[in-house]
Amino acid sequence: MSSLSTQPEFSPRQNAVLDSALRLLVDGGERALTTAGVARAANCSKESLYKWFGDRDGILSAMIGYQASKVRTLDERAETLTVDSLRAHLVVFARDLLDVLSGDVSLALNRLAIGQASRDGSHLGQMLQERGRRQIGKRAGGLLDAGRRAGLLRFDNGEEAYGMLYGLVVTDLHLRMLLGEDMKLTKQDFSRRAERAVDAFLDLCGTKKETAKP
Amino acid sequence: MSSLSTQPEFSPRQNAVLDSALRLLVDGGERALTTAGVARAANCSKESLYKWFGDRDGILSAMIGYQASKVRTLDERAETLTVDSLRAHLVVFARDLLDVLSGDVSLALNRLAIGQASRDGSHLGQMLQERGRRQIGKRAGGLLDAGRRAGLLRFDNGEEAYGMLYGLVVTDLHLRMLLGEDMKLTKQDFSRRAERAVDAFLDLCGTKKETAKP
DNA sequence: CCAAAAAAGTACCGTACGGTACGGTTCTGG
DNA sequence: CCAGAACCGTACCGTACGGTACTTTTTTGG
Repeated sequence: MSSLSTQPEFSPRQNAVLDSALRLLVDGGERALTTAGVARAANCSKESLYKWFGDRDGILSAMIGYQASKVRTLDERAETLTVDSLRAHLVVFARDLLDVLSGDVSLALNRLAIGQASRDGSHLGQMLQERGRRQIGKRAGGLLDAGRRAGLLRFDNGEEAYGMLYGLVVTDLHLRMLLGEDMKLTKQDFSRRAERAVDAFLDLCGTKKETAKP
Repeated sequence: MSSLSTQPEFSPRQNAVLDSALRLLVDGGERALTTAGVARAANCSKESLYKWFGDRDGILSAMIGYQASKVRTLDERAETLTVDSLRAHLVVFARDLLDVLSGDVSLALNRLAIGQASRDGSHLGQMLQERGRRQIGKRAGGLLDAGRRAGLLRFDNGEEAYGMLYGLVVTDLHLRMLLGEDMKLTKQDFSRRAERAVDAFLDLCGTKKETAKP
């Protein structure tokens, strides 16, 4: 496929079209994402769509690739970690994770990929997985490894440790959001949730007790 | 709506039709779930479908309700809990949870509801949530409360404790399965995963150390 | 055994959508 | 300034699907 690192991706005009398509998907669901609709919303012709992206599935793939290219996860700066700064970094990560997962575009794209998961090859799910989770998982992995190297964390398997952190932070929130549950109230609670989850994670994998929490 | 407790639900014939529809959905995705297809698979007429279920959405709702009515979660028997028996019960629960979430029908229905989540009211997600999570969450809640009453568990909020257990057990497995990731290898690991998750949960919320684990 | 109700089978209708074709318009490069 | 390419707008085609109508068969109940 076309998953090599450095890639021209798409032209600015095509990116603008993909933006329109994402907008359309976010506030209309997959049913609103018709080729005619995308063409109308982006002021381009259907013929151009098919020339650029091949077919409808090509448009969907391009949307996922484009969105992933926009959300670049910053590399955590290597730093002398203390118990408290590690906790702070983990809390920020957890908070960011919740913000990303609850974002309009993320939810819409996940719904789209899940809806297509039953069809044939449908690499959309795999794409979302590779481009999304791998990326943010790498950020977490770096943080966890740094913590372990600093003697602040203790775990055998990095993947498993990341799984614990992820589970404690997200629980079933992602699924409930994907199912359409109203999350206005829960979103106000993301910071507290992130802190509690990180505290629990440190209880499990931390080597030292962090400073007293209220 | 029609969510009162004691309800005749549907006739045996209609349940058979819903079975066919579920089968169709499982191995064809939503696109295979056409009214004509359901009628053909169930040897009934489209007219009967519309008389019984109103419209296509009515069929979808009925499918969820029917499936939920089949998966009755057994009430955990009240018993004198020891540290080890509590752990054993929790492991069984965790294992059951993984089995349910990874089931063909569960995945297909969740994909269906998620796909419809963007459309208008679309109570499908809410239905799945009410009928599914509430049910299994109640079983876990009973178990956790019993553990607390026996002085074996310590937590402030039952919902939060259940969230921890759920997160540790499931992590992002559910999403990955919904996205279509191949889970053949992971499924063989469910038992070990359940045990590790329960051990972590007991580290967090348990009051006593369970007997040594290998 | 028979009439009435229910359901099966089929044919039909309107619409929506993916994909293509084509004439007119704008952009580009020499 | 001009030729050619890229692109827009629109019209068109085939198909698939949700929903309805109608005829024939099966079931039901007295």
